[in-house]
Amino acid sequence: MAARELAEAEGWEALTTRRLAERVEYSQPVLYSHFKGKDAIVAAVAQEGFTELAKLLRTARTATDGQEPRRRLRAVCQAYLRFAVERPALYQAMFVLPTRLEFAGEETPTALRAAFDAFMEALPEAAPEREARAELLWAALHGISTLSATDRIPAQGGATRLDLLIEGILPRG
Amino acid sequence: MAARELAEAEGWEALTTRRLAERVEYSQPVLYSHFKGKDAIVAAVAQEGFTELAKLLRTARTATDGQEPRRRLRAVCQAYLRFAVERPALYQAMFVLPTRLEFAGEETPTALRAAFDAFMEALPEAAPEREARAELLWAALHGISTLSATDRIPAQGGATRLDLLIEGILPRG
DNA sequence: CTGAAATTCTAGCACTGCTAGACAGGCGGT
DNA sequence: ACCGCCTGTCTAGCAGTGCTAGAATTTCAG
Repeated sequence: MAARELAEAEGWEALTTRRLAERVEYSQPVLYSHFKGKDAIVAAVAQEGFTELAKLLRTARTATDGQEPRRRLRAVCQAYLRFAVERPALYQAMFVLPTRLEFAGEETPTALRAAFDAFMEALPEAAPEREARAELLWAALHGISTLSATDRIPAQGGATRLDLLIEGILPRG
Repeated sequence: MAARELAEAEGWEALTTRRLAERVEYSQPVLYSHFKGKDAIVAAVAQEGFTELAKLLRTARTATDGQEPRRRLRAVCQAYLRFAVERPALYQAMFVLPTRLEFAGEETPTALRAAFDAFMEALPEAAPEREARAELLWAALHGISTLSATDRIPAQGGATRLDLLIEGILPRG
């Protein structure tokens, strides 16, 4: 998808239908025969992002299979944060731009479920409230990602925050 | 500020310079003699939002002064989440729209510092890594707010997530 | 070779943020 | 009273946006 490259290179605000059309060497209206509108284009990019993120999280988890819970959780969290930092445009399309993606409904894309499941599987199987914990973990990582991407939280201290998050999200004991 | 009312009533995408000019019964260019551009307008609204949020957090804290740490923390968190839900446009201006607000620099507005301090004061004074904890708490609440505002996380289960967050963010013991 | 179907294009609409230059009004100084 | 000036406001317009109608072109079956 050319839209993704363009957005990753210059940001979403630089992705206009005209520039994208020029990039793919067609004229503007052909975009609208393939996609319903600009929203559909970013939604398609977001979808790609979810499969990619799901894959990253999954490998982070399987690579630490059998290790102690702290390490496994840390590996998954770091994979998530790295993804957000290295592919900011993709991340935005997935999580901050207004799109109509069913997140918790019937039509939730499988890639999306897979990504969430990877989160849950990073938590000990016996953890109480495992699903809610995974949601909270996701929310915290998302908050860290967006706030630091916009310099609303100091970059310095990221390691400490991650430590605290891992300690806090694991069931006590 | 009329911009705020308009945005709160119809969302930021409905706030155009023309509509705003019509609202204040002036013509478009006078906006540009008061503000440098549209960004400056949303920044001004965001600034208002920070003083309001700081006030809310502060009263939530003082209202629970002397109570047990869990209750104090919960009161502040709930105040934050309520603010995000009840004033979504204001919240967006403060935290998701791209603005040039110094967050952790010299020119950080006092309202902003006040809001953050309110967070920190909601944590026990003796808590280790108090500042990092406050940052993490903020990030988690922000993640919860944005993800549930865009239906990316189920509204159901919010109470459970808040419980887990409070348990997790307080130092163990 | 012809007519229809599909595909791509040109041209344009209504809108956006923003700005240049014209126009008015009130000010003090002569 | 008159002049020049400054301040504030306006009209008109620019370049750009997402999106679409209808013309033009190509493709291909009969």
